[in-house]
Amino acid sequence: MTKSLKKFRTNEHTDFFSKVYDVTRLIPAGRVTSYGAIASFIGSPQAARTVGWALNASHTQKEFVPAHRVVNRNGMLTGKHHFRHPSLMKELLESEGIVVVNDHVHDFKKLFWDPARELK
DNA sequence: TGGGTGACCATAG
DNA sequence: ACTATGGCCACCC
Repeated sequence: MTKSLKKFRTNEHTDFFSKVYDVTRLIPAGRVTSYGAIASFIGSPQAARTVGWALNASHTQKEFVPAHRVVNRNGMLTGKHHFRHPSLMKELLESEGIVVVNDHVHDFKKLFWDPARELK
């Protein structure tokens, strides 16, 4: 068995993955943040793509990870195709009071939750 | 061992 | 206002 497969099976992730999950769990319902903001906060400002990779695997976690609250820097729901159903991300956001128009978070600037500013 | 890929992003031209 | 590029980190051949 490869090392990576073992990690996957045992839910033991790298520091990077764990930090992504930790920060994502702190996003309040009804608010959103971006891949880059999470990457910056955990000390790897240019690893935004890897944040997406981590969220892609977040469903293997025992504790719920609200991955639907993470969008790209323009407020677009670029990750929607990675949910069980493509409309699920939008539905989850709307259930928290967020208005989604054309795969875009309405009032993104106001709803944006920056971990670097909100956590200290 | 090395190259390709990706739920990204800042920068340069 | 575009497009191109380089960087990051994990993963898969």
